[in-house]
Amino acid sequence: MIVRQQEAQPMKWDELAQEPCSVARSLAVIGDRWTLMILRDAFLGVRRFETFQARLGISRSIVTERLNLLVAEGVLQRRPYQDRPVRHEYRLTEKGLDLHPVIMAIVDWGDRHYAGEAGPPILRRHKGCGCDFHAVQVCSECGEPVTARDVEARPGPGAAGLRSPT
Amino acid sequence: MIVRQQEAQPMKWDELAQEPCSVARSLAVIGDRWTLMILRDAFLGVRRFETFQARLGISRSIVTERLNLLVAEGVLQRRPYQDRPVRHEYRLTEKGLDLHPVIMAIVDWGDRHYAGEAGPPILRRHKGCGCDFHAVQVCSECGEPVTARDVEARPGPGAAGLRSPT
DNA sequence: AACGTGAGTTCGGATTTTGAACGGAGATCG
DNA sequence: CGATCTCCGTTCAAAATCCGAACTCACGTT
Repeated sequence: MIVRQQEAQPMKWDELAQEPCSVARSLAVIGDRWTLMILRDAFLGVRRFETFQARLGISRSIVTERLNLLVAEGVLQRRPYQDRPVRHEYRLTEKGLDLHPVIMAIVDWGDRHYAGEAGPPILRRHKGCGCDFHAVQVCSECGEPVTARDVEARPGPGAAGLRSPT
Repeated sequence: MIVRQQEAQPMKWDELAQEPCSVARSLAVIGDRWTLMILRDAFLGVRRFETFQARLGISRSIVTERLNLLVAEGVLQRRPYQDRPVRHEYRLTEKGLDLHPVIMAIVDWGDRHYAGEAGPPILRRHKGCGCDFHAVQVCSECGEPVTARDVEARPGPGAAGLRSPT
């Protein structure tokens, strides 16, 4: 793959990825200020460099860097959508699509706490049932909704060197 | 008059909060590199300045800044847990607890794509049913699991000035 | 008195981000 | 044919942020 990255970048993030914590490891990839915004747009169907850049209004170099990182991590796939002038588009891979719950959870929190009087800026319809909906998180085992208070965490098998929270 | 052609304004972080987008508005609060790590710890029961700082290993000033922001946004509540040397603790508010799905979605993605052979670093038990579980996102209306492909987005009531994705 | 602790604050240097300009390959216009 | 336009980047200096380390303060402990 060899995505020319500035490897001389001892970014704190490298260490994040080593942490025995799924949050840390995920954030090493998507925890950037703009990366989640890019993903938001990707889930809305944006595919082109120019569109990402124009919609976010950020520096082109940042867009380049973030897209490259996401491609390197297998979240986006870069592929030509035309030759002649060869142009590429950035599409979500399966791994990228798996991030949908993250975006939806963020959307839901924003809708709940920051939507103005008018209501949420975007409505989402579930094709399955045809209704406008919001995301609800449930337990994979019993199907009941899960809140923070319903959860008990403890070290798991991959917990080498995990620091106790207390 | 609908003239909303992006004047390519820089969109600083503070301006993010003004965007007609729940993702942007949420990220203006929690979209920072370390803020989500702080929240992760908060959900694991961390309450004290020193503990956050030690676990994250980041600059004290950053911890101060992030905690203050989260308090200002009503995600954390700062309150004394002793006088004499007056000491404070930071606790999740209801609004903060509402972020649980965000953390869980991130955990889930990390568990799925970055857990090593050993398995996830942390296991979570659902007190309701007693099982180890992972978070699943379902439609609030029909209760069926939702994936990215099942969703159709369109402008909602609070969509003033929303840029079309295309 | 000497030392330890929790919770910050300050400060100078290291990173990041940004705006603006530049490049290049093909397409389109006149 | 030359000029201009589009898309997708890259480069570079300046500005904004971030960071580590040291410092402060107000207690407690020995």
